[in-house]
Amino acid sequence: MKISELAKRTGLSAHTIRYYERIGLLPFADRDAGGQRDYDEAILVWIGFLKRLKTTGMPIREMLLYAELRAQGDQTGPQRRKLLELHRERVREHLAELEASLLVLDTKIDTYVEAEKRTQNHDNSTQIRRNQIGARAARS
Amino acid sequence: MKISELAKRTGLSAHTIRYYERIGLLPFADRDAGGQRDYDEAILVWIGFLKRLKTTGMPIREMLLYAELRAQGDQTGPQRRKLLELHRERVREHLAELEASLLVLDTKIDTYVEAEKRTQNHDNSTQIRRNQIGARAARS
DNA sequence: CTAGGGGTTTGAGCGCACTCTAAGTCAAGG
DNA sequence: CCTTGACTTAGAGTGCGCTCAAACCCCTAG
Repeated sequence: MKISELAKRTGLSAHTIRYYERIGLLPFADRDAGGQRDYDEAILVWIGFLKRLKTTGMPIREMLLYAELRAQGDQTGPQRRKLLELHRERVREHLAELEASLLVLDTKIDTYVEAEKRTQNHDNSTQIRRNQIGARAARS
Repeated sequence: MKISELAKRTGLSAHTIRYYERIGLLPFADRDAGGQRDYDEAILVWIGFLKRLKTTGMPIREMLLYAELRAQGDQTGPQRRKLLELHRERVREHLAELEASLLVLDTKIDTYVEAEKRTQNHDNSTQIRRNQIGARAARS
C-alpha cells in the first residue's frame, strides 16, 4: 500500500505520516522498486493505537517513549504498562472534568432556554392583548 | 483584588490574565490610584465559566465570540445558546471517543498484566523445578 | 533615601503538532 | 517522446495559547 492509500485509510495526511516516521513514531517504511514507501496492513494496527493515544491527549513525546520501549522488545512490557496506567489515570481525571463541565454547560443552556421562554410568554401576552383590543375594536 | 491575588484564586498566571484582557476575553479591568488593575469578585464567575469552556476544548476564538455576544446585551441570548448547544454536542462526541479509547487502554493494559503473570508463572515453575531439584539433591 | 517587591507596557519567543513549499525523481498512458 | 501525477527530500512556515523579557513606575518598610 502506498502512502496516499495509507493516508486515506487512517485519516492522517501523507505529510503527517512522513512526519511521524521522521520523528520515530512510525518505523521506517519499506520501499518499492521506485524508492516509494510501501506499507503492510500491519501498520494500520499501530497507527490505530497511536490515534487512541492522541485522542486521549497523550503528547507526542510520550508516544515516542512508548514507541521506543516497544522497539526494544518484550522485556520493556512492564515499563509500557506503567506508562499506559499513568496515562489512563490522567484520562479518567480529564473525563471526570469533562462530565462536570458538561453539567455546567447544560445548566447554562437551560438558563438561556428559560429566558427565551419568558420572552416568548411576553410576546404571547402582547398578542392576547392585541387580540382583545382588536376584538373590542371589532365590537365597537 | 490585585492581579496576583486573582491569579492565585483562578489558577491562571498574571501573564495569562493580562493576555486574556488584551485579546478581549476579559473586560478591561478597573484601575486603582496607582494605575494597577483592581478586580471585583464578580470576575471570578466569568473566569470560572471560561475555564469550563477551555476544559471542554473550546478554542479561544469561539470564547471570544461568546464574550462579544455577551457584551452586546440580552438580545444575543439565543445566539449564545446556539453556540453553547453546538459546543455541547462536540463535547459529548469527544466524551464518547474518550470513553471508547479508555476501554482500549484497559484492554491493552490487561494484555501487559497477563504477559507479566505468565512471566511470573514461568519464574514460579522455574522456582518449583529448582526446589524439586534442590529436594532431590538434598535426598541424594 | 533607598531597596525591595509589587505592578505596568510592548513586543518578542516558545512548544506543540503539524502543514506546506520547492525542487526534484519516477512510472504509466497518449 | 512528453505530459501527468504521485511520490521523494530538507527545511521553512503556521496557528494556537500562552510565556517571558526589558524597561519602566509606584508604594512601603527600614
